[in-house]
Order: sequence, then C-alpha cells, then structure tokens
Amino acid sequence: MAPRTRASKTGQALSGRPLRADAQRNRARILAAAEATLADKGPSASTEEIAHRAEVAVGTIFRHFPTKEALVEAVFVAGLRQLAEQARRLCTAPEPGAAFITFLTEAITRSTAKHAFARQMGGDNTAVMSRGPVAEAAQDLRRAMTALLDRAQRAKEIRGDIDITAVVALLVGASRAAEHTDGDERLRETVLAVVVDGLRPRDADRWAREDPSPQDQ
Amino acid sequence: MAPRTRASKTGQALSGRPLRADAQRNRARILAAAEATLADKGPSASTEEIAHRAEVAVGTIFRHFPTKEALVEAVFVAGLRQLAEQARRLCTAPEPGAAFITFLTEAITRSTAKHAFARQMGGDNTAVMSRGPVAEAAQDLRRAMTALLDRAQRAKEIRGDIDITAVVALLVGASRAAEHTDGDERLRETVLAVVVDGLRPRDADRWAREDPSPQDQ
Amino acid sequence: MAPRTRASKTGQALSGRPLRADAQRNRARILAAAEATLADKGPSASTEEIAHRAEVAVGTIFRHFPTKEALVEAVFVAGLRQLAEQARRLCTAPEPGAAFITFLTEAITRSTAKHAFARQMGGDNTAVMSRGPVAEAAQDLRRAMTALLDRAQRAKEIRGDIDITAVVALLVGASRAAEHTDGDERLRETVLAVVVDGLRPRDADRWAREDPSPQDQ
Amino acid sequence: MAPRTRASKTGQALSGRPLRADAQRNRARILAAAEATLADKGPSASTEEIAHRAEVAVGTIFRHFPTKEALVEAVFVAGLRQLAEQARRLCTAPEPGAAFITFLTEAITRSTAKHAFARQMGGDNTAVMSRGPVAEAAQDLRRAMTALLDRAQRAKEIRGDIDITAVVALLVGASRAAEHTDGDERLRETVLAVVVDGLRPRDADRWAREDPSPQDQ
DNA sequence: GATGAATGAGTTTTCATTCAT
DNA sequence: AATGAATGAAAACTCATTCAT
Repeated sequence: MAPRTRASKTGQALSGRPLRADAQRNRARILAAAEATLADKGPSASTEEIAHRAEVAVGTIFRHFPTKEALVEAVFVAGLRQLAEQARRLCTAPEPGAAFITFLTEAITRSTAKHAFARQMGGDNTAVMSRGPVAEAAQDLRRAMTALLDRAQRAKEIRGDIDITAVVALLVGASRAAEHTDGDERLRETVLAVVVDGLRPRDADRWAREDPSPQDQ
Repeated sequence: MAPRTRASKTGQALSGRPLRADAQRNRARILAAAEATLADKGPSASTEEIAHRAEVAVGTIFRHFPTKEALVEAVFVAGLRQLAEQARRLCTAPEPGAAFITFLTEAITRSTAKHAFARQMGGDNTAVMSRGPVAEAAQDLRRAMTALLDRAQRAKEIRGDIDITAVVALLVGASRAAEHTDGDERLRETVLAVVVDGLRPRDADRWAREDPSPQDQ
Repeated sequence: MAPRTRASKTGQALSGRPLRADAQRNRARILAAAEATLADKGPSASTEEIAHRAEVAVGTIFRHFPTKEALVEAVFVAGLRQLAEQARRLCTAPEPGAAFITFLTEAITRSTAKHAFARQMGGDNTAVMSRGPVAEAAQDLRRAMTALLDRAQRAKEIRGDIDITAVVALLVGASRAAEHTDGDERLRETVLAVVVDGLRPRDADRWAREDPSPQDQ
Repeated sequence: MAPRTRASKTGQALSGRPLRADAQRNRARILAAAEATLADKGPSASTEEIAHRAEVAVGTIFRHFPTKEALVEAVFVAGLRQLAEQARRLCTAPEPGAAFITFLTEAITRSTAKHAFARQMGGDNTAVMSRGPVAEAAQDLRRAMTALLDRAQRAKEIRGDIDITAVVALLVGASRAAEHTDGDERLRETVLAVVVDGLRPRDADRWAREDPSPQDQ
C-alpha cells in the first residue's frame, strides 16, 4: 500500500505546497456544501449528495478529505474556528456582559453545522472530541470563551457559580433548542432570553450593579 | 392488498386481538433494546444490533415493526407517552411551581431516547411529527404540559411571557445539554438550574410573591 | 432428527389413516387458495398469502405440505389429474375429431394453474417433471391424450404428422396465449381457431373426408 | 429530491451525456447476463447471480438499473426493440407471406427473454405493460408487426379474420410452446408449422390466389 | 487534479420453515 | 390439528471508498 499522497486524515494537505487555485476553491465549495447538506439531511447525508451540492464529483471530495468522517470533522472544526474568532473579537468589546450575550446569541443562531456534527458523531463523539484538530480547535474555542466568561463574571453580569463547562453544555443545548424552533424568530428570541436570564446573577447582585440605590420601595 | 398479518406501519397490532403473551414480552424487549442501542450508537445503529441486544432474531423485529423507521417511531412514541403520563401525574401535585420544575428535571434526565429519535429523523423530522401516532402522542404530551405550565404560571412561579412552544424547545435543548454533560451529575444540575432560573418570573413579580401582601390590585 | 409424521414430500398423508374431516376440508381449501393465488400473483406468491386466502394459518399449510414446492406440485398434479379425467371421458365420445378439439378447448380455458406451475418451476422444470407423482400424473395424462389423438388421427380429423409431444407443446403454448388474451373471449376463440385449423389435415385429406367427390368443379 | 446521478427508474441515462465507453460495455454485459440468467433460472434469479455472470459487482448493476425490476424491464425492452427492428427490415422483403412467416419463426426462436419477463411480471404484468418505455417499445413493435401482417393479408397469404392482437397472443403462446420443446429442433418446427398453417387462409381463398380467375362469383 | 464508474461490505427487508402455545 | 410467533438464510439495495480514464 503506497503512502497516501492525497490528503491527511484531517483534510490538511500533507505536502507544504499550497493547493492550486481551483483546488482551493473546490475545497471551500465542498465544505460549504457539506455544512448545508449535513444541516438539513442529517448525518446520514451521503457523500454523493454533498458532491452534487458542491457541483464536484465524489472523487474530488475524497481527494480533499480522505474519509467522510474527516470531512465532517473539517466542517466542525471550521465552525469551531469561526466561533473562536468571534469570541476573541468580542473579548475586547467595551461591555463585558453584552459581549458575552452577543457571543451566545450568534453562536446559537448559526450553529446548525456543529450540531450536524454532534449528531454525526452519534454516541461516540467523545472519541472524536479528544483527538487531533477537533480537540485543538475545541481547546482554542474554550480558551477564548473562558476569557469572555471571566470578564463578564468579574463585571457581575453573569452568575459566578457557573464555569466554562456549563456554558458549553448550555450553548450546545440552546443551539439544539434554536434548531427546534424551526425558523420562528420570536420563539428563538424567547428561548434565548430564558437562557440569558438564567445566566444573570441572582437579584442581590443585580441591585448592586444596575442601581446603587435599592429599588425595593 | 395486504396479506401482511404482521404489523401495521406504526407497529400497532392490526387486529383488535391482543398479542400472545410471549409476543408481548418480545415486543417490550425489542423496544427496550432499541432505546438503549439508539441511545448509545446513534440512529445508525443497525437493526441487527438491536435484535442482538434484544436476544431475538431480526425477523422478529420486522414482525413487530414493519420498518426500521417504524421501530424508531415506536421508541419515540413510548417516550412521549411516559412523559405525558408523568406530566399528568404531576398536574395534581400540591405545589404548581415545584411540580413543573420536577417535570422538567425528570424529562431532561431520561430523554436520551427521544433524542435518538430526533437525530434519526434527521432533517425532515417535521414530516414524521405531523403524521400518525407520533403526532398524536406529541399532541397529548403538549396538552398535559400545557396544563402543568398554566398552573405554574397562575401561581406566578413561572414567567408569564413564555408559552408551551418555548417550553418544548427549551426541554429539547436542555435534554441535549444534559446529554452533553455525559454523566457529570453536578454539571447537569448547574445546567438545569440555569434554565429553571431563566423560567422564573422577573424580580418584581417575585417580590410580590415572596411578600404575603397581594400584588394583584 | 425424528421421522416426520406430518406429511410426505408429496403432500400425501404418510399413514394409512385417513385425514380427519376438518383436515380434509383444510387441505382442499389450501389447494384451491394456492391455485388461485399462484394464478394471479405468480410463483412468487408467498405462503403467507396463500394461507390468508385459504383462511388458515401458515402452520396448517406446512402440516399438509412439507414444503412450498410440494404444495405447488400438488396443485399441478391436481390439474393434470383433472385433465386426464376429462381426456378419458372424451375418449368414448362419438366424434373423435370433435372430442379432441373439445379437450383442447377445455384444457386451454382452465389451465392457469398448470401455468403457474410451469412458471414456478422456472428453468429447471424438467427436474420436477421427471420425478415422483408429477411424472406419474403427467404420464397418465399423456396416455389419455395419446388415445384421444390417435382416434382423431385415424378418423383423419387431425393431421397425421404430429405426435403427442407436439400436442403437449401446443397445448402449453395455447394456454399461454389464452392467458395473454386476458379475458377477451372473442380473442381467445380466434387463437384457438388458429391452432385447431393448424391441426387439421391438409386439403387433400379433407376433400377425401368432407366430400367424397372433389369440389374443384 | 434526487441526488441520484446514477440511473433513472427505467435504466436510461438521466443526463443527455452518453455513457463512458467502459460503462457502455458494462451495461451491455449486464443486459446480456441478465437475459441469459433470467432465461435459465427464471425470474427469481438473484441480482447477485446476474452480477456474477456479467463479471461485475452488484453495485454496478444497481448503478445502471435502480431496481431489479428496472433491469428486467430493460432486458424486455431490448428484446422488443430487436423484434421491431427485424419486423421493419422484413417489411420491405419481396414476398409478403414469407416475410411474415420468417418474422414469426425468428421471434419464436429467440424469445426466451421476453418470456422470462412475462414470468417475472407475474400476475400484474398489465401494470408494467402500460407504463413507460415498455409500453412504448411494445407499441412500436405492434406497429411494425401490423404493417407486416397487413401486407401478408392483402397478398392473401394470411387469413383476413385475424388481427394484430391475435397475432401477438399467438406469438407469445408459440414462444412458450417452443420453450417447452426444450431444444428439440424437429419438434419446434412441427409446432411452428401448425401455427403457420393455422394462419393460412382457408382453402377457398387460396385457390383464388393461386388461380387468377376469381372464385367469388 | 477532476471525473464518475466500479467495488463490495453492510443494511434493511422478505419469506420458507420451525416450534411453543 | 391448528395457530401464529420466532427463526435465520438469502435477497434487494446503499454508500463510503478506490481506480481507470
């Protein structure tokens, strides 16, 4: 079995040489198509269908990604990277609480793909999460989110008793909930509001923050 | 057209005649095995594996459920029914708020199977949700939950601005979040606490409640 | 492996003891149902469907006939016996030619079952034809038909250059043709007329028979 | 709905683009193997066996024909087309009667496949006959045969009282009869002779033809 | 590099046959 | 004897992956 010269398990080119321009474009098309297809057909979407949507042949997909799993991973990693990017951007925003909420909102709103991934990974997602580039991207995102969360908690805008792990779980869940609203904008907002409110500090803290004078009369 | 005396599309016996005792037992074993298997292998778990787990031959599964989809549906419906049952039971509990919270907690804790279903149904779950016994069971559950919610809202234990649809979405999401905690008890509690707090009425209302003087004038 | 006490390979009871009255009735129902079902669903008709049509359970069929093939054979043999019966009856009819034609007509008209059998036996029907009760019944029918044919040929009503083998082939083919007419009475008659005319002696013979004086003016 | 780029329900390429050379060759091999296999194992011949005979993998068959039924249909249609071709060729032959007879002979001689089809289609072949490409091919063949028949009837070589429908039924039946002769050349000829004679005009007509002076006054 | 046909292991589904009730 | 549930081998069909063009 000759050493594979095409693509590594993670969909990165093995050679240092950059991809030809058209190959680059194809890679992007494939990722986009995969994201879209997985989002609306679920993890059982066939490679053939993804190829169809990307307007390339199946073979092309397998040139870029050695296995279907690698493709799905790549989609997931791309999503995680975007989120990490966003988190870092918001880390320098003036209002820590608002920044955190904004992050959640955006993450929830366009998180379909991650979800598809989670679904794809089915029962043994832990396996995937702990290895390779997914783990790295997840680590990175976690770090960025931790920073955001810390700032918000220090500003007393978010309850102090939750940690990053809980936030991640909530994010995943909220995304799922949002997905379940199936397009109803108002409904999504309500769901988000509940989660956000739940993350706010208890009353005592808020009095302290929002208005120095007690409003209990 | 149907010489098929086996099982209807929905896995209900076609004739009014009840199943033989052994058949009844097998049906239950199959449902249990399916729930477990789907829960930990995801929707792509093979029928063969389910059969193995149920210690029956594949053919037996197909005698009870004409299609893999029908089996998955049946698992889902069973879950919905259990929940509805639980909701109805709690409807007569003394403390409306506590009852509602209890319901959420339990629902979230053992909702893996529903989830597997949602995953299985993939992109076009709406199609399945609107047909047949799934739709009926869902309707029924919704009714029971609505009653629970109403009581809790009338008692001012739950914010008045959320409706049953939002609760369902939240339930789905919270289940997903809980699933993501992957066994960490404390984490699950935290997540639940956030959602529950988010559902509580805003401060003004709560003072009113905690303070014996009626706030409704 | 205990000696089978149920039914021999050919569907005859093994013990000398006659069947119980109800068993007898069931056997007949099954044969009738099998004939009908095979006729209109083809050889792929399932045992279950035959059972359904006979209003018995599958198990009952297998009590009477050890295999599906045995059942189909039995249907076939029954058909052959009826035909042989008929042939023998017509052997004593006053007009040899008319008798032969009548036989053909009747055989063709209700030969669906044989056909189903032929279809069932698919490519290797020769195997079945040469063994056991089928072969016997076929032999017997052939004998009876030979007698009919001989009489008709001696009476110069049927061309002398065809033998029983050809007649059998023609009978099979004509049955198939009749089947193809799918209910069109007139069409069936036309087809039959062609075959019958084709079996008539050539002109010279006929002159001799129909009118002693030559009719060529 | 169809990401399927493989084969349409009828086994025709979906896109206008012609098949690659190797695909074309495989398609032909598959059809040939199917014809042969169906002919000698009957309609219950498994796809796997056909694949084996064609020396391709099962998947290849399903790439070309989405369904086993589609494959069988394709075999049938191919047979019908060949016959139509032949009929058209003979339509310009000098001797109308001989041309018609020649057609029958050839059709009967190599009609095994059609037969297999008829068998496959079992009881509800009418359904298949009335839809799509089968119906078209059948129509076309019928047209070509009608022309042949007309010419022969006008030349008084074939009785005037039979129509194309009867000819088709006879053809089907004669094919079946020929199949029943199972290789006996002489027997097949005898059978054919009977049918052909049966199709000849009655004596009076033939005199008319052979003798220029009309006999109808 | 891209294409799309071929592969073949895996999955769902059917059905003759057996067996407990 | 009859019933109908259970069995499991075999069939149809799918799809990730490979490979010739």
